[in-house]
Amino acid sequence: MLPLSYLREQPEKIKEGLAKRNFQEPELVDQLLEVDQKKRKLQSQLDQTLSKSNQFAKEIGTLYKSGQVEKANALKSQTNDLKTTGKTLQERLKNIEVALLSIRTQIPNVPDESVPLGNSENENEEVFSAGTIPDLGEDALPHWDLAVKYDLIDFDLGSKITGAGFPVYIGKGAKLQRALIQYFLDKNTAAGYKEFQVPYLVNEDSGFGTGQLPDKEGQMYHISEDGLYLIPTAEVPLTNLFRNQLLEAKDLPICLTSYTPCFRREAGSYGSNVRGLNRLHQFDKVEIVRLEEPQNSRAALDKMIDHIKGILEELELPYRILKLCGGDLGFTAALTFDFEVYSTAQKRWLEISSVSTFNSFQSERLQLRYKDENGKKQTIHTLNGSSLALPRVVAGLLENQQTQNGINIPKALIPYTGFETIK
RNA sequence: AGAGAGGUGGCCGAGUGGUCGAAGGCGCACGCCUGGAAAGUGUGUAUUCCGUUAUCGCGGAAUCGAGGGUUCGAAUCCCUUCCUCUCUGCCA
Repeated sequence: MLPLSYLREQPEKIKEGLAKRNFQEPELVDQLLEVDQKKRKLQSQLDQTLSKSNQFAKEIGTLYKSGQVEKANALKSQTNDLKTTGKTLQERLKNIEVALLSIRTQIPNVPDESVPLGNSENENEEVFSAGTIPDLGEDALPHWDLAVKYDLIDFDLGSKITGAGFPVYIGKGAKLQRALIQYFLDKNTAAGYKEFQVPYLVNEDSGFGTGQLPDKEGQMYHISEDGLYLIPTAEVPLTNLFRNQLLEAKDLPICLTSYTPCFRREAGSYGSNVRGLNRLHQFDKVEIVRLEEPQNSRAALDKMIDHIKGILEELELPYRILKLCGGDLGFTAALTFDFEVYSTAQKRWLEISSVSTFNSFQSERLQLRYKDENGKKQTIHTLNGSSLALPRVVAGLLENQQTQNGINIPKALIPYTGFETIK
């Protein structure tokens, strides 16, 4: 959520920014300011009341000690009034705080100035492309056919034991998964990201901290018996490691990486776009997360982009980078770059990474701050990106590298797979 | 899963109803001492919110795992919940 000070000081600028993402309820900003005003008034009333009763309590204490019981009792009855007003004020304050938070959580992040206008993914701006799209001829197979041909992935078995969207990887298919995970982690740690292994289930506070709750409640698997959620991305546990923390400037930047499976209900997805590996309920991903001082976050985003570029070039995949337009930007993000790999056999681009800066939107929810060199408390900027998500990388590799004699593994990956081709 | 013990500031640890946001120690910061350092010594050293202020600051409220209750007053008593440790059980 947006910092209160920002909301108080620059409501018009915020509304202007939100317009870029076609936010339908700019009046929420005014509502929030109104409620905030009320809340502050109420709080000073309550503080005054409590202050008085604290004072009385102290006096009563000293009176008892010096044996002036009657005086003490007289004061006691006086405090009863304060007590009741205090209670009602407290109740009202609590309600208004709930209201305030509820409004605040409904306001999305303000897009970065550089975010282009646009309503949908069609208006995302291509900012970079690299690699050559191979000419595979007419009989090129999509990855779901290749998966069967080479016995790499069995979608039906997954359906049998779990349901659609839970593939079973077999033989070289399984090995390729393991190889990619290890390769990605090695690349990330070599670039200075510290590796973590984190739980795949998180509690409600963590879901709120990174912004999945309440906005995307229906997209996460929920274990109601224990109040836990299956993570939709490692971003959630990784970023929440720092929930409720006050860091020092010298601790920053913090760079993390983690491999986790990701679980998504993908309610409402259907059609040919979800075929094969294109959209799954469970998939593997290696994530990178950074915590940065605000003045460095933009440069950090560029570093992340360069890092991912390097990986894609080693994997010899044709890709492009899109800057998301306002309308396609996620709720919590201020600026997002999507990486897409071209799937030659499917003749379409597949998103394989999404790199975002959230500015202080997440750290505000997380109550994550740091003390700068002058000892002043500042909010931290959080960033994250996939480096990388496996299924569509696999789709891209299988489809683009297919030949008459099998599928070629890119050089960089061979030390990890232990084989050069899939035949 | 059952029985017991416990959760206090960056860390250790005292505090079982009143002036306790919290003794003492360690650590850290600054100063003194020293040729320099160590030792010694002095001072300072939590967070959030509200108000005030150009700033330093000042005033108020809240916070002793979390939430609720009893009381004029709660770190201290009661309830709920989470977590940690020990023993027993189960298990990769």
